[in-house]
Amino acid sequence: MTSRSAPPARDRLADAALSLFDERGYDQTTVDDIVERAGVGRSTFFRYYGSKEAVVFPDHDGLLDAIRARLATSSDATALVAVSDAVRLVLLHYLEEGEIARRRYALTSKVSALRDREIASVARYQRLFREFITAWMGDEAPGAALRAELMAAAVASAHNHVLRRWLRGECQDPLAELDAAMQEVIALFTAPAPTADGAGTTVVAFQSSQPLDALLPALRRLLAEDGPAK
Amino acid sequence: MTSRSAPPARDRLADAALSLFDERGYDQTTVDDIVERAGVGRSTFFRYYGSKEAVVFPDHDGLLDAIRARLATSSDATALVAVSDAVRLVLLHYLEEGEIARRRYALTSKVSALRDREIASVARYQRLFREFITAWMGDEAPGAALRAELMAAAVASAHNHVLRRWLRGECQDPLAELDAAMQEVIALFTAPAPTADGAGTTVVAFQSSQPLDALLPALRRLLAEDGPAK
DNA sequence: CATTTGGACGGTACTCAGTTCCACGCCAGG
DNA sequence: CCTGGCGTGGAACTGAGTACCGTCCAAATG
Repeated sequence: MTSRSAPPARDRLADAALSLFDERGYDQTTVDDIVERAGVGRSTFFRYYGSKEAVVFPDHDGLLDAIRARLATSSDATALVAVSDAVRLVLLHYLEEGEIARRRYALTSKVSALRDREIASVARYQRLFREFITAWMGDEAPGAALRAELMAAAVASAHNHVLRRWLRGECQDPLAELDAAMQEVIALFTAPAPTADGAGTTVVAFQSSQPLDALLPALRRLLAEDGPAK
Repeated sequence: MTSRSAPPARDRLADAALSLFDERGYDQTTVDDIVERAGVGRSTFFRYYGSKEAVVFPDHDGLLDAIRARLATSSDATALVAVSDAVRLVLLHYLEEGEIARRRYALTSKVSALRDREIASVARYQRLFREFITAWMGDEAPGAALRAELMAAAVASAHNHVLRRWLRGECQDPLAELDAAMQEVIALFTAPAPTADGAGTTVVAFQSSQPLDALLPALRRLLAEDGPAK
């Protein structure tokens, strides 16, 4: 209505909000300020964004659904690998946002309310991971639930670590770093196969007539499978 | 003023709030309702509790300080052990609260705003752990930061796992379970000795003319030493 | 005893986020 | 022409949180 060639009201609201947050800070910006700059009515703001915070975090819910879908159709050998793969979706989403993601990071670094909200979002991913892993390995053994919890936390943390490095510009190839980090996470949980009594460490020794190089691919495959490791 | 033998206003407010939350639910209870039942003025409520949510989470800040102090004076062999020890303070705090902690758990399970706030609190503990671990092992090697992140997340998750089990009454000796969980966490990170270059999982393949049985004793001796394994 | 001072409390008025409801304009298709 | 959706604007309301001030009480001080 106000100007007919302008981009859709939703985008104007986001632009107005982010620029005002940059100029005056988040707390010093009221919703009235935002709608005034965007040239729309106050109702319109809350129609598009459920809250003032939601302008900053537009689509966590959609991403959560995408991950759920990915996990549902995933046919990976182990739950941890499937989750490590699914979490790439999250990183990819941020990478596609590009500069927007960095502006948001600058905001969340300053405003604790926004930081808390982002942490809550991450916790939802982590919860989804945990539920998936728990479902994957029935809750047979005691300690399975704890293990699932640890795995989900590790995947989420490793992702956040790489994401923050990229957001701070300390990282040239975030996807490669994510893969490396996930390798480390998987190695964490596949290596020692902790026995019930605690001090773990299963060792498999074997003899082969083939050179080391010929054995490596098979070794990798074995390590990736791991499984119950009773 | 209203009644002179009553317990201090702060406690009356907490009681009134929690009972009203139980009766009508959190969202359906206004601060006016609370102060009316407590028989105090509205200003008094916000004097004691900075927000409506804060009635439910009284002393996370104090606990955070206690942990900081504990970590500062800790002279443990490794950072992970020190953190695993410090996190006992958190669990002990909840255990001392007893029934109050369970009422809070029932609330946070229903009200997402409260759940989010609790998650944010936990994230602060985790951040403190991460900073401590990072400081302990200088940031020499690349991958050290990730490792610190994973350790902190593992400790926090293991604690939360045990805490939730106790809150749900699935647990008779929570401190013992916490110790066991921390053992598992420590085992996770001490076993495989990840190499400096990132991709973890060192595999040693060798060929020997001797039968497997002859090699086992030597293998055991090697594994018992383990140590740095650079 | 009178006065002062400081702290705890109550009350009022305000800002702002978020909700609800309604009214208006615009653009189909009948 | 009008009719029924649909996006929008606007007004009024609730409730959390803040700022400020007045009051009461009690202990300290003369």
